Amino acid sequence: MLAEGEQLPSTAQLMERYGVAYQTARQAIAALKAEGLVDSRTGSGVFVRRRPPLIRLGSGRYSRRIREGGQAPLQAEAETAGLDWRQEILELGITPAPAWVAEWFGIEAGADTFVRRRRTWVEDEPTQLADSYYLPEVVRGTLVTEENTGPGGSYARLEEAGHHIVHFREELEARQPTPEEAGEIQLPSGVPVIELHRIAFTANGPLEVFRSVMAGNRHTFAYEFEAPE
Amino acid sequence: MLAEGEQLPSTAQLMERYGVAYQTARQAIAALKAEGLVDSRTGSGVFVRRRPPLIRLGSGRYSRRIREGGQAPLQAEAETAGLDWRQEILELGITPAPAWVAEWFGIEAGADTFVRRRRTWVEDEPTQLADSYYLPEVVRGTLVTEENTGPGGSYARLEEAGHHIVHFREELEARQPTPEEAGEIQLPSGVPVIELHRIAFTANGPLEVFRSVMAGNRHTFAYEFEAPE
DNA sequence: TAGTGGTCTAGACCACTTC
DNA sequence: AAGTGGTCTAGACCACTAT
Repeated sequence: MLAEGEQLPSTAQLMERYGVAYQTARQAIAALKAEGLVDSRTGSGVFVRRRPPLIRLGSGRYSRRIREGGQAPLQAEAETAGLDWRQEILELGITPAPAWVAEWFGIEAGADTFVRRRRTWVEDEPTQLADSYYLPEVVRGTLVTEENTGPGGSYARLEEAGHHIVHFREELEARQPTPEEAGEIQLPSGVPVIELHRIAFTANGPLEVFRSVMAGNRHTFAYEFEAPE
Repeated sequence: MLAEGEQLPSTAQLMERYGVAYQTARQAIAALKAEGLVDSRTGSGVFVRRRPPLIRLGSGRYSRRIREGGQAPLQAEAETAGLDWRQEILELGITPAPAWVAEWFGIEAGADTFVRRRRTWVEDEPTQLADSYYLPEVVRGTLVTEENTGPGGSYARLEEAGHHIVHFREELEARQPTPEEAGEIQLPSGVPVIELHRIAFTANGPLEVFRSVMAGNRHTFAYEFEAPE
């Protein structure tokens, strides 16, 4: 049994020890990589993967109290876990609505929406891609259209503008990353992604339509709810 | 672009068409398998994977109305999606409590618990492993200790016995399957699993501690909740 | 410079499927 | 019997890392 971070025997050593060919030894290591148990660093070796610290995403992150305390939802969860946190803006502006976004807003696919696309870094490693869509007239003239949305994040600004959020809906699924995603959030092999869709509702309907793709080995989700009738 | 179910060129054809060696052609196919896009059938070929029908797990599945209608939680969701459904009992009896189960019940790790371990089949394919733990004195003498728990499932029997469920807690994470899991629920390559932990609470504390591992390509999770204060 | 993982070629044999 | 994917051997070359 090897401990976290320990180095595995090199392929040359495996060949000699077990009397197998190079590709056979490599294949054994490939199986461990696919399971997400080891990482390989070219020129240096194969190592038992360290478990990264987990961010636990509970519905409490959307609490008004937390916004008013000046924390954005994800920021609150990262700081609870004692982790560094920052966001990088990838896109900010008017864009044609994807079909599923248009459906929630009750507009036509391709109609104008305002999008905030960003990448989240935790402990200086990229862990999440997050896209928020809004109706353009809702965010016009607010800090939601700026790089820095100010304390409490976009939800704080939207509530200040009179949009009172009453309800959330989240939908999750797990899958393998596309090669693009694997590059954008630097996913090692054997790590699935979780795709999260969220809609934030006011009494009048959807206010924000949100999609996020995050590293599966860094996030857990927690929900508490009363027994439904 | 190939449609669902279509066959890819054979490795021999790829070798000829692109002038590459056998292992190189195989490696290209292996990349598609790791992404979960294709399935290979030995002796027959490599095919674009069909997307299996999705089961959408919402918190409504725990509703008392559904239990009283005679459906167990998962049964309700499967039948909503119009899918066949059955369960196979893997283990039923007293077993030492794993540490995390013991912690919820406030007992010592290794103390007696009653476990129901089962495998769920949807459309005649295994899709989920589910383990429910109970305190032995809670389930003694009820149908929860039998293979067939009757209409509405275990929760229905527990409520009849006077245990009123008031609250649920669910926690999810995504990861690669272990080789054992991949065999037990026949996971094709490139499909992650979702591990779900659930605790069902009465006013007196945890009633059931539950762990499930399910195929990531067959399940989505949906949660609705009011904006927390 | 020596050792590491990553990629590739060339060819053998096996088990399985399809006809 | 012919074609398929799966496994394995043997050996070459490359880029990168450590010393």
